[in-house]
Amino acid sequence: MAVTLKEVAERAGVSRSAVSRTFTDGASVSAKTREKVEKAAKALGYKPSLIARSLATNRTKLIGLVANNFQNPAFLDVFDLFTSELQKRGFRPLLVNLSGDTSPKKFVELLRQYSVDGVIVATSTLPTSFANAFQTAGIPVIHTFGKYQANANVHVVGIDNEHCGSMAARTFKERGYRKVALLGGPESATSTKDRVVGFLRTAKELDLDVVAKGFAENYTYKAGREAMSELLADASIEAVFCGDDLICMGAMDAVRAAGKKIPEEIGFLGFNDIAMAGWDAYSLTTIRQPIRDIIMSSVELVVGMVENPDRSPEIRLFPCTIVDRGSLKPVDRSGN
Amino acid sequence: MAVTLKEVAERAGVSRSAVSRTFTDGASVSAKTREKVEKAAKALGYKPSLIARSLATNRTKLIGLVANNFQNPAFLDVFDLFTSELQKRGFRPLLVNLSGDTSPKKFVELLRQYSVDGVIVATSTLPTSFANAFQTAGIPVIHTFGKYQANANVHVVGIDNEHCGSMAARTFKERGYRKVALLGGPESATSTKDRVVGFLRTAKELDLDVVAKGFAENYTYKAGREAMSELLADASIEAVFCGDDLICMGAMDAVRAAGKKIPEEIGFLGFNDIAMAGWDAYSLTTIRQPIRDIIMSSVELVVGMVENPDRSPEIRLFPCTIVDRGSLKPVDRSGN
DNA sequence: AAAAAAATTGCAACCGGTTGCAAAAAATTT
DNA sequence: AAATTTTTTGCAACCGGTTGCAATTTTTTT
Repeated sequence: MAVTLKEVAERAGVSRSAVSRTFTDGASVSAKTREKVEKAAKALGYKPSLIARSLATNRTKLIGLVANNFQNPAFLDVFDLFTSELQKRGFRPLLVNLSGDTSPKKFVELLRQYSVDGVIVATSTLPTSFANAFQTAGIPVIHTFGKYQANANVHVVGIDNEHCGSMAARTFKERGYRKVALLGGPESATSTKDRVVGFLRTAKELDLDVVAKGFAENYTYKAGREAMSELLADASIEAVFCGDDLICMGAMDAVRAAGKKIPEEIGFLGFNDIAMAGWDAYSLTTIRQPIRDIIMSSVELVVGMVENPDRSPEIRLFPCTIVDRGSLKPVDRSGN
Repeated sequence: MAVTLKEVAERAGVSRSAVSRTFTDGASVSAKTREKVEKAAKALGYKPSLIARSLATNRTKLIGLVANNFQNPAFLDVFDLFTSELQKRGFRPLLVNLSGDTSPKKFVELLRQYSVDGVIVATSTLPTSFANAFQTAGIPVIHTFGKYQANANVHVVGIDNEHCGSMAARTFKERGYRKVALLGGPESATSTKDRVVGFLRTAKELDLDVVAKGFAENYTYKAGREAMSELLADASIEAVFCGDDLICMGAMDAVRAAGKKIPEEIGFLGFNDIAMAGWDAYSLTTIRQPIRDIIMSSVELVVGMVENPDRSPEIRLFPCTIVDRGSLKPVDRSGN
């Protein structure tokens, strides 16, 4: 069906190696030969088969993108950036949907079979061991949105979740909230755990009163709404730190349905800064995770690892920032 | 590095063919040989290389997923379903991001080089010619969300956009709206064009007055908000049919900002039924596109084509339904 | 113009599987 | 038990490229 190297070689009157070399950069071919080959190739419409090349070179230019959160709008950016950035560099993303199944074994095997050049595990909820399994199997891996660990043996690109939790507490303090609550994502998610730790620690330091703690079942509007309804039993809550914007929006609607005003009667602080956070109906003040930076950096890193597989594991943490909209009172200047 | 067929063969004391055959279903191997091979394979941790297999069989089990709308939440479902359905059937999605570049040539070449077994072009905005280019190049292709054409030479799975436009007009009539407006997506999108045709035709038949027509620059909240602000110059608009939920939500907020009540003073009808349409703050009445059915069907069809490449082109159209929430007045029973 | 150095070329083996074919082994029929 | 049929097996060629090496050609140096 497709035109092969051999046919081009015959037409150009050169050896197969010559053809191969004109299509491999860095290889030694004279201008004359190159020209002959290129002419023949163009005439026949030849393009080298990446499959055959992969077999010979043991490089596929395929990067596995493993994710388990296909329903969060935050991932739209992730998919968009990952694909376009990889594309720019001549790599291609092979998508793997991890819904539910969190045992790495099956997926390590799968990606090995496809001989991907590297893997990006994009999830904040799985433990470090997941990404580690790829490392152990000899597959270059980046844990994007992963947990920061001092003794990491795997590349991590993301944020400092504990610090973000802390930031949330400080923000509440600044705005004059005293009785605060926490509405996290699923309690098993590592990112949630870390944020809770940071939040509680700093809340204590700043003398905030954490009057309620809840965890949404998953990262959805609905789960947020439900979890907040329960939390509302405690009428003293002045502000809520949510582990995700989606959850937060659900929570806000639960509160509004109960007839309370945001931010006067109850304030909200979200996490992620998805597009909807900027919509008028929510105007959510939230902690922005710099997804673009994180993805660009991850792609750069994974491509770098393909070239040099034993780079020592790097931690790349990006700062989060508060995006101030309308769901929290302004900073309290009363000196309180 | 990785264990190869040869090593397994040696360990099991059989020929390479025997090993290959135990890993190819339908091949002839005796129980005894199979057992020996499986034992050796397990001991060595052998998994056949899909790259090598692809080269030999000329099948890759890779399906290209070409999309140009990575920022619309409707695509979260698309990605989720595509990946999980393909995965279930032992295929894998190779993602291609088409942002901006709409000339098929480059992408046809790309996917040919990767020898994908088939391609799903998931876009409602590109003309039929795009998907056709793959067909011409001999790559099995499905145009998902594509335009229905009687003389199609490419498989199409989607909805009847013209009919949906018509449905919108009928809905307005039923609810007692007379002076209606249209707020489409980009005017160049084929889906928009079709919906406009259907909407205008039926509006005329039903004696509705189409008092304004606008087109958002792209499928975003912001573009919807801006386009609606302009439309608002015409104060007589009673209801707006939007070409996309995102655009619609932007439009609703423009209207609210102008101090008008929804649905009493102005009604909205969206398109797609993304998750956010169900959020309290919008409670959008919208035309639901059965994305799940469309994707499942597309995957089934593309996998079918891999097995039998010259199935004749099929059109699969799914019905859209009105999801009634709070952005339109209830059906007018006054007999008007 | 001859000698030395550098660049280009083709040969042939290899990457890790599959598969048609003929020989060998096992199962069935007579 | 011999003859026939069916099943299993290994050989060897092939899929479409890459690459080390030695031979050849070109360029540079003397």
